[in-house]
This record gives sequence, structure tokens and C-alpha cells, in this order.
Amino acid sequence: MTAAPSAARERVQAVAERLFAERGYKAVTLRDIAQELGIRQASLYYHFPGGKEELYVTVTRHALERHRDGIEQAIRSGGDSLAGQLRAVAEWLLQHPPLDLVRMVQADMPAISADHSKELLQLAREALLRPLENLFAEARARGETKRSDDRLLAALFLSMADGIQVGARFAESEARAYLDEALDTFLHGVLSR
Amino acid sequence: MTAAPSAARERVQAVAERLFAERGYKAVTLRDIAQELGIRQASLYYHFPGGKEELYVTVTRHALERHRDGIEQAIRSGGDSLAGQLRAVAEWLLQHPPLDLVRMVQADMPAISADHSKELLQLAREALLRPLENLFAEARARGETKRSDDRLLAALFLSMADGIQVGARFAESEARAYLDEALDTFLHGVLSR
DNA sequence: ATTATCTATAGATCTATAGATAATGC
DNA sequence: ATTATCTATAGATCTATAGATAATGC
Repeated sequence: MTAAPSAARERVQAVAERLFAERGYKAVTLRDIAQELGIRQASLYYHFPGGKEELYVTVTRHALERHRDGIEQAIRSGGDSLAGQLRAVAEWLLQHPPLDLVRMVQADMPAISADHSKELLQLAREALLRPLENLFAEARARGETKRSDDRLLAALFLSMADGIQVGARFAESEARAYLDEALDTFLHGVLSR
Repeated sequence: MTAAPSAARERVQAVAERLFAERGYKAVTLRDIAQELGIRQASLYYHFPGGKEELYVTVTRHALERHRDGIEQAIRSGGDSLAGQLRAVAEWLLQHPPLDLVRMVQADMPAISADHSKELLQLAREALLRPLENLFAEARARGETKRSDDRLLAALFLSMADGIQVGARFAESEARAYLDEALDTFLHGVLSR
């Protein structure tokens, strides 16, 4: 059985989530997580008796659910225009560590059980792609754009958020400094027909 | 000393390059590579006495050099317009497994020596970002675009290639089918001011 | 003699389990 | 009694080394 919620358990989750998000499932060891927490590796099993995989699935599920809620909230707060909604989503994405979908699919999912993998991939689709697909579909219904490839636009937009972070890292600047330019580029492309 | 080139050594490199590119350094074991080749794990040390890290650095270096040459060749073959040049680069990128820059920086580089890490990051910048940065700078000099954030545009463009592959994977379609739409979106954004 | 493999195994690391310990709450 | 840690360690896995084997090329 999974232990009840507690402050200590949440600290474990916070560290694990950050490390797994940065490096992926295999590149993070339980020792890494314990070390940052100042406890012993075996102590993690008190909070997560299911071990490394349970810990990974739990924190990844939470991260995806938070993204889903945050993105949907951002959309609601972004007004009635596609531009405003996308800007709110982009700002939200840049405030959180990037969820590397490519790595998740190619490296992390094959390393966990088929059931967990299926669940998380499904959730990733619902949390990240679906809200954006709906956004583009609704903008088309309002006549803001004629583009009909909603899934591609959603994937491009999410990748753009990654691109901003890559560009910022190699330029040694703040990701926020790039947001306006990137969004402007993207929106011109989307709205211009 | 590293063994001389040979057909067997090249087979090792081909398998290792694909697996490392798909899953990253830590998620691939020497056993995985040997298994696909139908040989024993220890036999890899005949071709790469320096072990796993030498193998990773060798194939990643080759992949980056091939990207650099392929991208520069694509640019030359793309005619005089930014649109034609970018289309050629995008086609080239989609024909090769994606180089996940985020994962390279966050997960793979910390797992190898500082010297190797420095070399590969430098090469990644020269191979992937620099040619595209130059492209955007030249397009601006020709008056095709007024955008001056060359590094951001380069990063966005590279991310777009990833985005196409993510979108295609989740839609279970061919990445090529998305290329025209994605390129069109991007170019409208870049050229429209 | 060189090339390309193999077996066997040492040593390191990692996950997971068992059982002890100490502090706090009833 | 419950919570949250610890030590110790088994068992699995992984990298790397040593030395043997077989085939081919001079």
C-alpha cells in the first residue's frame, strides 16, 4: 500500500519530480533522490513501497495533471482571442520545467511496465495535446484561422516552448526574454491564413 | 588506443548511434548494443577499448558532424531564398533520427567527463545552431526578413522538426505529411515582418 | 601475426527487503 | 501505536579486464 500523504512524502515527490523531469527515468537513481533529501536510499521505501517505478509514475502523473489544470486555467484566463490564450499557455509552460515528450516516449516509457506506460501516455495526450488542439479548433470555428491541422499546431506550439528554452540555454539568456518574439513568429504563421 | 576502422566496427557504431539517439546514454547498456549485434557485451571492448563513454562520444560526434555537413549541404541545395533553404534543411532533418538537444544537455552530458561534454556541446552548437543562425542573418541582410533574433529562430526551427515528429507520433501519421503545413506556418511567422 | 570473437569474473552500482531505532501521539 | 528514519545486506545488473579460441592473411 502507498503511504498516506505527509510533509515528508511531499518533499520526496518534489525532489523526484524535478530530477526525473530533468534527466529521465534511468538517469536518476534512488540514491540521487535520497542524497538531495539528506536521507538514505532505503528510506524512500517507507514513502513509496512500490519503489522507483511507483515513485516515477506518481510524480509524472502529478506533473501531467498539474500541466493539464494549469493549461486549462491559462486558456480561461487568456481572454477570447487565440493570441491571448496562447500567450497565457506559453507563460505557464515557461514557468515549469519542460516535459520532454520525445524522451518520455522513447526512453522512459519502455523502461516501465506496459500498464503504467499506457496510462501515462494517455494522460500526456489529454494534458498537453488535447487542450491545445481544442484551442485551435475553436479559433477556426470563430474564423480566426483557417488551419485545420490542430494536432500538428498543438505539437508545434509545445515544441516551441522547448525551443525557447534551448535557445535561451545556448544564448545564456532568460527564456522569458524570448517569449514575445517566439509567440509573435508562431502567431503570424497561424493567423496569416 | 582505438581500433582501426573496419566493417565490424562500423556495425557497432551504427547500432550504438541509433540506440543512444533514441534513449540516451544511461538508458542504453552495452548489453543492449551487443544483443542487437548478436555478439557478447565484452566483445565491444575490442572495437572500443575506452568502453561505453568512448563509444558514446564517437558516435555522437559522428552524428553531429553528419548533421553539420548535411545541413550545410541542404542549405547550398536550397537555392537563394530562405524558404527554399529551410525546406531543404527540414527535409534533411526529418530523414534522420532527432537529436534531442534538451536530453543531451540535461541528462547525457552530466553523465560523461567534463572534457567530452565540453567538446560535444561545442560541436552541437556548431553543427545545429550555427548554420541556421547564419541562414537567418543572411536572409535579413537580403531584406527577406527583419527579425534579428537569429539564435532564437534557429532554436525554434530545430524544435519545430521535433514538434513534427511528436505530432506525427501521437497522430500515428508520417512526419513527412506534416512538413508542408509546419514549414508554411513557420515561414509566415518569419517572413511577415 | 592479426582480427574478431568468446568465457569467466572482479568490482561497482543499483534496487529492494528485513529488521532495528528513536521520536511523537494516544 | 504510528511515523520516519536508520543499518545491513541480498540479489540483480552493469562496466571493464584477463586470457583463451578460431579464422584468416602473410
